Amino acid sequence: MGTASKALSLLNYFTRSTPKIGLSDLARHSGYNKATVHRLLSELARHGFVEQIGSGREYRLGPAFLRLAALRENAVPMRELATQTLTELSTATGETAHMSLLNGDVLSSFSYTYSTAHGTMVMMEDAEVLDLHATSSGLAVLAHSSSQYVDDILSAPLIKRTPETETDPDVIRAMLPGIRATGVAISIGGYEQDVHSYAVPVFDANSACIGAVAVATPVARMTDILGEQIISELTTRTATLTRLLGGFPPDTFPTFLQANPPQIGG
Amino acid sequence: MGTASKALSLLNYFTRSTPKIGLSDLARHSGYNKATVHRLLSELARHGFVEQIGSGREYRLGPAFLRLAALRENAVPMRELATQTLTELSTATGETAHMSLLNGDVLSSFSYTYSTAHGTMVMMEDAEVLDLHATSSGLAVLAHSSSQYVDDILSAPLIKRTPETETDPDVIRAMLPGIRATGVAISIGGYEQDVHSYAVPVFDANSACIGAVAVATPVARMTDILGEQIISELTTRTATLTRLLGGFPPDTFPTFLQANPPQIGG
DNA sequence: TTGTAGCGGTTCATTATTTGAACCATTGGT
DNA sequence: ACCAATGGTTCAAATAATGAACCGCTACAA
Repeated sequence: MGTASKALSLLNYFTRSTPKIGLSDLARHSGYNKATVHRLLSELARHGFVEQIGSGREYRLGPAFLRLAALRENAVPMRELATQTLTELSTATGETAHMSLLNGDVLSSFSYTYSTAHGTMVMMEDAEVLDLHATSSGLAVLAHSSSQYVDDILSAPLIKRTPETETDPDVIRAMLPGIRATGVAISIGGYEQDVHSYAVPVFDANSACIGAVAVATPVARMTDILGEQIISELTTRTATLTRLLGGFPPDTFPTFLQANPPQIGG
Repeated sequence: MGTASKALSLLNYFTRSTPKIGLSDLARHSGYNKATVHRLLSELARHGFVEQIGSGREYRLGPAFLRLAALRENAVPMRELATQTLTELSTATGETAHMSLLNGDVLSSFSYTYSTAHGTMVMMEDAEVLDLHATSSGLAVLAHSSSQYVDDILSAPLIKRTPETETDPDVIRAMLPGIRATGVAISIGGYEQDVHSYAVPVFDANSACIGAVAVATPVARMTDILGEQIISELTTRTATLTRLLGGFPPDTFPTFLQANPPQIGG
């Protein structure tokens, strides 16, 4: 692994629940030498990617991300388009809709919308990291990724989030062709108990899978009829979103789920 | 310079006006070998910090920044506090207020608010990079930075933005003690013609200067009375903002401009 | 008070990675 | 058909990263 990758991978240890990390802690978790981590953190700090809190205390993410996120959003106004689609989706289904994006090996929550139709609702967290093996979004992504990538992910230890979480790599691998064929991934209580969710993939201009859109409901509310309605709304609206983002489904993606292409000629 | 720093410095070439850059272009601008740039970009891409547009085409900033910016804002809700102060400031002065933050060597626009008091107004751009030598904010930051840092900045070529831009390092260096003494930096048409601005520094918990708050007016509207009013509002409100952000002015900062400390004891 | 275990940070000989000139294969313009 | 770009690759030589052991410091406990 290159040195730059090591530095960047340190950033993955900062999460919503662990916003501040000490040098020794980070060395322990990452497995790198303390001196190495210190040097990498110093370089990250020089560019504003991390900053130290007191004098000689813990580190946290720096202000540079605000600047670069603004530039990214200026170049690719994804959030705007995504949120619009999600709003329609949660309104139409009466349930929570969310979109996740793949950042390297990490799938994270990007945007979500709630419906006011019911008293109970599946709640989401901003920038939350979603397990690829334990969420419907993760499975949708895996089903449309290279077998090389799938191997990488499934060869790492798979966390058992709930008693229902499937952690056997072979069982998960066996699920993927079915997901590819139907275009829809399902997870029932695999990530959080009592949460049922359907997810479909989103593709970029190279037909690479860049994330997923999902609708999540409390398991108690799920019925065959609701499920069919959700799948219908989810597949058509997400196909449109993919096109709005400038993406194209790959040839392997079920054609009956693709958005109508603009008529050329005619 | 470390390898990680080289990778991170590549990100600085992506701007609002140059959101997409090719491999050779980036190699030329950065001065690194094309093979080096290619390897660094590949590592950045692996983590979602950049992405390629077509197949074998230009690069742009990746989606990872959206995730990390959300985590940063969650850990340090700066934007919220800053925008509140800026709103008060532009309301009180009837002019444009803005805050900039230092990301390594780069000072960039972070947040800004307009007033509706006049028909003409100084406009700002999100995430715009501000020259340290040619803006009031930049001078305020330089005046409260280490002489080592000032030397680094002033030894690089200084761009002449307007006929009024001062580009002589010695002249700029000579301005800094005065800015330190008064606590306020001024720029008249040095960055954009017909723009007059006052700026004061913002400090972090280590009393390091992390950016500046400024009020910008069309030169035609500036008077002694307006100037005094702006300086008064700017200094008191920014001192309060520094404290809200958990920062402290250094001992060298004029005490008459500091926010009242909370009374300890009795 | 003293002892100890942790912290962030530093050193420097050893080691592994980065580097870059020259090289492809493609693309776009003349 | 040509030329001059482009993005991408190779491999010996040069350089930077590494990590065990070491500081000085703080916090807590005996």
